[in-house]
Amino acid sequence: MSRTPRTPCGALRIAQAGQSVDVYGWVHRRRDLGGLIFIDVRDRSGIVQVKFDPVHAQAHATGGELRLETVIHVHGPVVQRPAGTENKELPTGAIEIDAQAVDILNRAQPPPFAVNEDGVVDEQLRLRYRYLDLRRQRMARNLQLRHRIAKAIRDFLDDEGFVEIETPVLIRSTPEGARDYLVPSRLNPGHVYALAQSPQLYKQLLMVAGMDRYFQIVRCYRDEDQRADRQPEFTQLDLEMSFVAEDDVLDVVERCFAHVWKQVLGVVVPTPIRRLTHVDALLRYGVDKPDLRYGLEIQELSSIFAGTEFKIFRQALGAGGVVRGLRIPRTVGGKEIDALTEAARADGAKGLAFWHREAQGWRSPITKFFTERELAGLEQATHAQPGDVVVAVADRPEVAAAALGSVRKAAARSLGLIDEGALEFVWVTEFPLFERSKETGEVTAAHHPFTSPRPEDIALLASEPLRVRARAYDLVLNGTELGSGSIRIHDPEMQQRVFSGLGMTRDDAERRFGFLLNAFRYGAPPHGGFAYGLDRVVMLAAGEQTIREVIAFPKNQQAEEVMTDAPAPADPKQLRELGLELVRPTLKQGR
RNA sequence: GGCCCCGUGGUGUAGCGGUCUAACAUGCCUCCCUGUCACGGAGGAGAUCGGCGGUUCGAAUCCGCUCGGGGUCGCCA
Repeated sequence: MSRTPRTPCGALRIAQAGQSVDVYGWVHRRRDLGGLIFIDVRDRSGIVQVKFDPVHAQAHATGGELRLETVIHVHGPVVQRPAGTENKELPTGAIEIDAQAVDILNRAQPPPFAVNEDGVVDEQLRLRYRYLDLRRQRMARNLQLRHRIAKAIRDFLDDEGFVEIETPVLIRSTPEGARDYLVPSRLNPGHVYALAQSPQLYKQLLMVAGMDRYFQIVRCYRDEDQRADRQPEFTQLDLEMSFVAEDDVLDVVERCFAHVWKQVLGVVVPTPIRRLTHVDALLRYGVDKPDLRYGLEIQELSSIFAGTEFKIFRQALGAGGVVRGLRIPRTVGGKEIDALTEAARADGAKGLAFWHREAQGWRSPITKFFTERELAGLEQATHAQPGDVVVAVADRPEVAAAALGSVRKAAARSLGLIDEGALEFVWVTEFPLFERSKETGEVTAAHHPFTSPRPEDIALLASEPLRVRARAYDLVLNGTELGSGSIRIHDPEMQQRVFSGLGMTRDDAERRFGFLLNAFRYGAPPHGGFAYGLDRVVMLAAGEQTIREVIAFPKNQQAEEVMTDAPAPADPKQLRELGLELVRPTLKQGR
């Protein structure tokens, strides 16, 4: 048979009519009419119809043997389809290949699930036969989308003068942050590497090295429990820049996003992306990653109820708490109020006050406890119209914020206020530098310990560390945190002060981060950067619900790769070589 | 570790105390069919309902435990 170059199936158009071509691919579908046989041949570029006419007896006989997913090579001319038989659903629908010869390159067993459609299939089964799953149109599209996004990022950053530099995956373990994956060192018995959770320190050292503008599309490893948007190994777009302040980093990142969305999806992301301080985000939306596809802003009502007789509000305010509420521009029934109350309770609120705004005034079980003045104030603050409902929480500021944040989200969902097609990016800036750990009560870094405090708050470092704001920022899309970054510390003394704010002694700091402090002593430029989860971004761009749908070979919730059955029991010989011994060699039961 | 959801021929579903010796679609096998495109038509094979135990005269259907999968909270500096 001929050896002309391979033609991608999906590329054939009417313009190629008359040319002889060779296509290679999988049998996607067969329609055997008895005489004529039609076979759709698929490769990753698309589908083309091949006609087997009894005139070409040899080819026709082979065509009759073909089964789904058989790998074939077809040779023949591209011909225009007879008038009226074109398929307008297919890009290649105006033509077909008139098979003069066909090779069966490999026969296929019937697949365990339909490869030629995108219907729902048990995910375990899909993962076990991932190579078949990836043949399906949706997955092939997702992987190619991912490639195009990564390429758009690289093109953009290259144009902006960034250099992609690889950093080590096997690194020193640091106890902060997520649990590390450990890798024992054969040459250093008893010593371990950790798989990098992020290239953070290396990229800062690249700035000290004068690389100026660095980026990397990099695999990161975190040994934590899995979620729809969390895998043990995931990919970050990581970047760092020297001689910059917040605006410079935000500008590059948002233009990069705009470029990617334009290039890949043809969608315009308006820039500059709006910004919100962390304090405002909590006050107005109750969360640090607000979904701005809908309104329902939270309002501060404390001053209105400053002198209230209503015991619940009075007690909350007396204890230093706040009263905040939000107006729901709809009549909400008792059942829905119950659901909202449940949402508020889940975040620690004791309850949810509510008032129905009617033509004649307010109606609520608690109206009688309020003065005319208070109710007038409520009306003025919320601009409630007849038919609206106003809900409120009285509690400590953080509880009120969280509870109303959840109420806001639940109300938007149940009332259908979310515009699913909208893309609402927002920067959340001025995060706190430190936070108090919920379980241990210790002061920990809110972002990471290399984040610079805001200059005007430096004086508070020793006295009121929790009030210090950081030069840190998050990028949020539709209520999902895409990534975060900060302007870093580049001064060894400042770095020491932040370490000591975290309870580290000078010796601790020198022992664990001496290399960084040392580097800063040799002329470190001011620098800052950003990183975001590429898997999540691709997931959102693809309209998928989990990042597993945009990863070729993902792991399941137990962090297993079910196709190759990893992880596998440790080989005693390997353990011996590493100087390791299992304390409790309990092995999971085989499947 | 907690909570929630799911588990019926290869695949996707229906059935939710007796008429289920389990239905439908698709896939698979055989035959017919020369313009189909989720081709069409005729016929056939294929599941004891994840597993174990219990309730009941009777269980795919109810209950308990268990295994497997997923979601989520904790966790993810």
